[in-house]
Amino acid sequence: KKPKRTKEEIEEARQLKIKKMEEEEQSRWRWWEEEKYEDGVKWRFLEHSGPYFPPEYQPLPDHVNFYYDGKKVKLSLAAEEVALFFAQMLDHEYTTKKVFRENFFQDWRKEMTDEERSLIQELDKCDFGEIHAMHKAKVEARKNMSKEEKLVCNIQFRKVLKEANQKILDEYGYCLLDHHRERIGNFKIEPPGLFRGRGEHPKQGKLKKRIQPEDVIINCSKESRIPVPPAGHRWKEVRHDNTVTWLASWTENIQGSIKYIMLNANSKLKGEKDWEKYEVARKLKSCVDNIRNQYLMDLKSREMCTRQRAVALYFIDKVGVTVVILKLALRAGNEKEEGETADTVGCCSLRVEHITLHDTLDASECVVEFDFLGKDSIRYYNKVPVIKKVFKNLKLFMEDKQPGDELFDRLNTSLLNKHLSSLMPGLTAKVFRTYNASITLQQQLKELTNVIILFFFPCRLPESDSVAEKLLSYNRANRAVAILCNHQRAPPKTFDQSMANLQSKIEARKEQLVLAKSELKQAKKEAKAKGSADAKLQALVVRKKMAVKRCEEQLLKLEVQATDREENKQIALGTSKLNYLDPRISVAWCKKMEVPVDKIYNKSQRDKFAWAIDMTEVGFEF
DNA sequence: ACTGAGACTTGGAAAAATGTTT
DNA sequence: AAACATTTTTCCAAGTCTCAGT
Repeated sequence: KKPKRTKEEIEEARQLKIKKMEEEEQSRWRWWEEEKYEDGVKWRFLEHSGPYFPPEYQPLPDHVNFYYDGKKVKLSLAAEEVALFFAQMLDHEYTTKKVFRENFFQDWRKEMTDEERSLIQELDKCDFGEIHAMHKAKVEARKNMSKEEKLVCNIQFRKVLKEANQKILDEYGYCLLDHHRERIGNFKIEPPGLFRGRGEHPKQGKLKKRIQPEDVIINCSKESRIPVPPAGHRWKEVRHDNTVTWLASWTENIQGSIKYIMLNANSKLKGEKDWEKYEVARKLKSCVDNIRNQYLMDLKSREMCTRQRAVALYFIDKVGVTVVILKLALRAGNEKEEGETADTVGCCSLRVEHITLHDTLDASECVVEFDFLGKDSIRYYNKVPVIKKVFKNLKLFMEDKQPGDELFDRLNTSLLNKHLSSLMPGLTAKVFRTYNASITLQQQLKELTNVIILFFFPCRLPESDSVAEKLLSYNRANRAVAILCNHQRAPPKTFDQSMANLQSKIEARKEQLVLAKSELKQAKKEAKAKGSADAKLQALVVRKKMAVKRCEEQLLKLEVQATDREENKQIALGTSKLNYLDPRISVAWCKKMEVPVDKIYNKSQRDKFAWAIDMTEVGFEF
């Protein structure tokens, strides 16, 4: 009786979902069909509720204590809050790092009362054990919520929690922009905590302070309902600037940089800009040959800075396409303030120590070996053969320099970009990344899907049963781009396990296939023996045939999945998919290959790329 | 020409949600 | 429904690039 009802419920829920999606599609703002606003104007009307502030600090219960040098110490509220930040992270490697500990301790002491400060002199004598244990218990309790009590009250509790979150989302998660309700990307003010930079960040462990309404600037229409600050507070400022896209901003205390509250990726403001970005990249396609010829000429320039610019461009653009894709696609590499951030570089900020020149290496001539930390302290390691002129120039640039000296001492991103924008309006260094990523996807899709059709299924039309292979090709093309852009990830912790699981699934499927095949044989034999008149047995044969076919399909699907996962071990596809690949290439491919778009893009990705999904024809060429 | 503030895109990790198996 | 695996969303740091002021 019970499962029947749930089945119906599931069906009902599905119907509701479909209906909701249709409604959503109906109400979607098709901004791409509208006329663009005059230059610089981002909106005409903007109304929102202001940011959502994190909850106030809740003091520790009496039985949870902090100890200094073995003695129980009751901390002031401010000091206790910061102590909790540290205690919460105790399981993390950060808290063992010297820089982290020193920064934390220094900032913590600033929050202490004079009395506390004179008592608490050494971090090593601090015992956060009880606070840490409490925090862990809390996390555990949240995780086990469904485990411990099977009772309704728990489910209700969760429902209440969910509803509360929904209410916050409804209230603060949306804004009204030119008569359309748009989702806000990050409507919550970042809660206080300890700063965790990436890589060897000199400021790791410092206290990220709590943001007050008095720190926040609100941006909205003059004639809109002005957001009300939390009781007893006021905004730093309310302004009405329709040349910017942010709704609220504040200055963060670690780097002194400004943080913004902006719209979701599926909004008009973000979408239009994204579209524009790909249009600029397509424009580059039409003049990239000229630009390449130009910088190849510039390699021989009498001016040193022109030569450096040419070599840098060569690094940013490409190194050449051989059997394997060999492109560089370095980032621009702005200069950074020393000691303020982790030591990372991009093209223009490369130092002599980051490259090694090899006259010959592995049967190739003029090989440049790159080894440096790029954005987010991700290592970039690559050995690339370059043309002779580039190689000679590099030797020249490195003459009489120390490892720590700049490779391009006459060049910076501003000079480079100024030159680029003179070659084509809107052209900057990063456009090359977008262009090379998108054009590579298009080429790879062409090549890889041809391989499938021509070699593996020469007599099979692209049917639904080969969707899995098509998707593998797509992912491989996507992967080629991710490798090009050096989008790496740490292998998932469960990688080996999940790979083994998949393998055993494959084994099981193989056995099942053998069984199904022998059953089919048996059925055929019996049918033959009884003669073709026996309809029942004929039907059985057909059924068994189907079973074998289904089994084969499923096996293939699993094997494809295994290949895909293995190849993806250390590669992150998300960033390129979301930021570098013109979605119209993917949509056109889906149409051509008869693959549903939702196999490529999930819900939020489809929302983000709604403009592309709507406007792209099969024949789209990047 | 140089500098710093400002605005906006890009990035991987971690948390949360969802799906699948036991 | 627990346990586990996988996908999606959230988080917020770290880049790029423009522009105003000197």
